[in-house]
Amino acid sequence: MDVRIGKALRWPLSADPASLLGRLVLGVRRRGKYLLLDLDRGLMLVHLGMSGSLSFVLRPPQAGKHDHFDLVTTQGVLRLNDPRRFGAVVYAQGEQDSVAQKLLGKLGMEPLGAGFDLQLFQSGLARRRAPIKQVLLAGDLVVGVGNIYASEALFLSGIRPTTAAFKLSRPRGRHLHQAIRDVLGRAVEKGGSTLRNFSNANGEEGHFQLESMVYGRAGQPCKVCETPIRVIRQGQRSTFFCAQCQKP
DNA sequence: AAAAGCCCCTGGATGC
DNA sequence: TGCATCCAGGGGCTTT
Repeated sequence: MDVRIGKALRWPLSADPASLLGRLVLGVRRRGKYLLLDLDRGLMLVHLGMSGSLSFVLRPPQAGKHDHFDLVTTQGVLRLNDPRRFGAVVYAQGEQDSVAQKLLGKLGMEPLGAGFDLQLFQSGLARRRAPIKQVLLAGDLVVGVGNIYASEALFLSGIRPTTAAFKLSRPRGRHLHQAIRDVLGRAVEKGGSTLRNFSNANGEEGHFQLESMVYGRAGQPCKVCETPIRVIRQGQRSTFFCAQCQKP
């Protein structure tokens, strides 16, 4: 592979691109919202931030304004486009490398798959005094629950986003655990949520937002009880909820 | 140790 | 049409 870099992303690559020339990509994994490319020596961590997208360009046109990174492989050129530049491409010698640890070291459980242990989730909640919405977003208990799906999972489990995590009863914690799996599983099926112009590598939009119960629906009637959906700010992010269906 | 705020950056929507 | 303001799928860092 060969690496070509345009305007800086969130962090420096932390390696000389020339030193990566000829390196082999042996496999691809995911951890939280990080994409991990395993190389024959070291690995690359890729994050799309809020506005990033990756796509293969077969005969690469001239890099556009927001094309920041090309990974040139024998299978084609993988190009990262990211208008907002919150994304990242970082090289690390290995997973124990400090640069990798800094980004991956405190990540919580993967919500899909067998590793999402209910007991660990419950005990994690019991240790946090912060509002449950922010505990979900923080990513050190469970990963992958972003701003849209945090609101949605809390609606599905009938929990008010402002409720302190440790105050949730065991049954409510269990419902939330299940709701996270349900919401994320469903979102993956639907190809994610397209707000503004998100699309996948094939240019296809997601459709989850069409069935969103609360996210982006401020002032509109709750789909269950018709109470107007409310929006509040938590940690500089919008939170949507139904005050009737979601109890403190 | 945990929680709360701040900030990175660009572009689109809205309001005057 | 122009300009100011606000808001946005994330998350690391610094300060309380």
